Amino acid sequence: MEKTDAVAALAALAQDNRLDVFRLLVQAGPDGMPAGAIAEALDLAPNTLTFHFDRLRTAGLVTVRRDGRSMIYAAQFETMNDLLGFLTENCCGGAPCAPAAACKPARKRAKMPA
Amino acid sequence: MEKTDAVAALAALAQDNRLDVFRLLVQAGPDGMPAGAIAEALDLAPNTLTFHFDRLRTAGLVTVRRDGRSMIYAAQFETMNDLLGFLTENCCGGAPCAPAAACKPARKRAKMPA
DNA sequence: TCCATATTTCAACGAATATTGAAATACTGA
DNA sequence: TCAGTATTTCAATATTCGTTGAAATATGGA
Repeated sequence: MEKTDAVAALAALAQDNRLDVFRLLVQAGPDGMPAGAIAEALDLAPNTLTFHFDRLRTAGLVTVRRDGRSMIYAAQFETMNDLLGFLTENCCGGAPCAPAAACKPARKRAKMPA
Repeated sequence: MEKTDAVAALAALAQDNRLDVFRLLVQAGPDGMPAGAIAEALDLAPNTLTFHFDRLRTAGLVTVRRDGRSMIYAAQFETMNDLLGFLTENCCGGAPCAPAAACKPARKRAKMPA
């Protein structure tokens, strides 16, 4: 991960509502949640939410897909893990450190067609 | 870790120069580095650097101690690890996920006097 | 086609942020 | 005490950010 990407991801997460959204999606897992459900869960205006989704998406932290009238947002776990790795990179100059991190969602729970 | 603290830490890291400073300190390990050395390494004006140190310190990401005329800044690994944990908390709703993270500096490398 | 639902786009506003330059403070050694 | 080094404080400025309100777009069903 490049520094630019890391700053973008950190900036995207460095805001109350966006952090809430992202954590909700992390907990929701790879299947994601429709925008409306998130708006209700967090009590946010739909346009405000769109604004925040855009930032998260630009930072590569979430993805969207359409399902009927709903937009389904899902966390991008790979980016999150890259970010965690970037922060701890070469910790203590390579000295004895328990490194790394990872939240690896159980590789697609067979919800998507083929 | 509280959400407020997480946002503060993320905001502190979400800036080019501060991210550089923090990573430099993470790599420097628990002994830290004098402000002057950091200023030189990253080519930053001393007053600008002070401003950024303040933010990192307020967020609990670094500590300072004086050593003669120098101020020695060091990364606060515990806060970093708490932050990583907070982001991955209850990942995928508790489903099969390799959780957590940690960069645990080898508990003081006996550089400080007794 | 017409209506309702779900979400996005656009313009505007106040608040917060990063950098700068000049001056102040704290410590060291002569 | 005096000069010099290391770092911090203060005020000013331009830029970016988050929220709101009104209007637009896209989808699904009658």
